Amino acid sequence: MNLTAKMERGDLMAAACPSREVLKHVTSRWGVLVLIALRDETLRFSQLRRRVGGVSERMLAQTLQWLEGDGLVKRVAHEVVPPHVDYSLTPLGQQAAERVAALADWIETSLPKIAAHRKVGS
Amino acid sequence: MNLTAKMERGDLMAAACPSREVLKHVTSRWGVLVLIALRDETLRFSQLRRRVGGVSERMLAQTLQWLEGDGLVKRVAHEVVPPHVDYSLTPLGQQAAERVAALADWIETSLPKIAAHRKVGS
DNA sequence: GTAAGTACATACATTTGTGTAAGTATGGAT
DNA sequence: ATCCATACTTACACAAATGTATGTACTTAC
Repeated sequence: MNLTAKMERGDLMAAACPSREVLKHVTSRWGVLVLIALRDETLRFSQLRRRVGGVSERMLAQTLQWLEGDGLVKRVAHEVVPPHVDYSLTPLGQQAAERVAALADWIETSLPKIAAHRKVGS
Repeated sequence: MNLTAKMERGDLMAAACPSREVLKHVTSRWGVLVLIALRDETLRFSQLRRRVGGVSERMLAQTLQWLEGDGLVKRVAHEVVPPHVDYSLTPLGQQAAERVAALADWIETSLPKIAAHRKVGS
C-alpha cells in the first residue's frame, strides 16, 4: 500500500473534489440505465442499445467509455468480423450498480405517488 | 383509492415513461447534493447555497422547484422582511435521499480505487 | 446487386444545463 | 448614505450534453 493508494475519501459537497466527476458519469442520463442493464448480464453494444430505450449510438459509446474509464465497466472485444464486443460490470461497477438500482427501483415504485402529487400541486 | 391512484409502476428503460423526468431531477447535478444536504436538517436558501459547494442561486432555485414539484421537498415561506424560507424533505423525499445518499457515500468511499484505476488506465 | 447487421468514429446542428449580472423590497449595521 | 444580507426572478450568454447523419469494413441474407 503506497501513497497513492492511501488517498483520502472524496467529499461531494466540495466543488473541486474529483468525486464530482464520478458522480457525473454514474448519474448521467444514460449512465444510470447502462449500469442497471449490465447488472444481471453481459451485453453487447447493440443489445444494450435496444435494452436502454432512446439512447443513440453516439451517447451509448460515450457513456460506456466514461464508465470504463472509471473502472466500472469492462470492455472485451473479440477480433472477428463482424465486430463482437462484450460489456460487463467490474466488481466496482457491481457495487455502484447496486446503489443505482436501489434508487431506480424506488423511483419506479414511487412514481404513482409522485405523479399524484404533481396533479394536486398543479 | 380511485383510478389515478392505481397507476402502475414506472419503467425507466422505456423512453417515454414519466419516471425519466423524476430520475432527471433526482440525479441532476445539484439535485443529488440538495437531497443529501437536507437529509439531516431543515435549511434556508442561503444556508443550502453555502453547504452545496459551487451552486449558483439560479440553479439552486431551479433545483428546489423541481424537487418541490415532485413532492420530495417542502418549502415554507415566512412572511417577514427580510425573507425567510425553510426547505425540508417530505417523507417521500426522505426515502429518495436515503438511496441517493447511499450512492453518494459509496462514491466518496470508493474514490481512491476509482482514481487509482484512472491512473493505471491512462 | 442491394439491404441489413455489427461496433463504433467523426462532423455538424441543436437543445439543455448552467453561469453571470442585474433587479426587487426591506431592515440593520457601519 | 452606503453596503450587506435575504430569497428569489429575469435576461443574456456560453459550454456541455445530446441527437442526426454519414462513413467504415466485412458478412450474411434476400
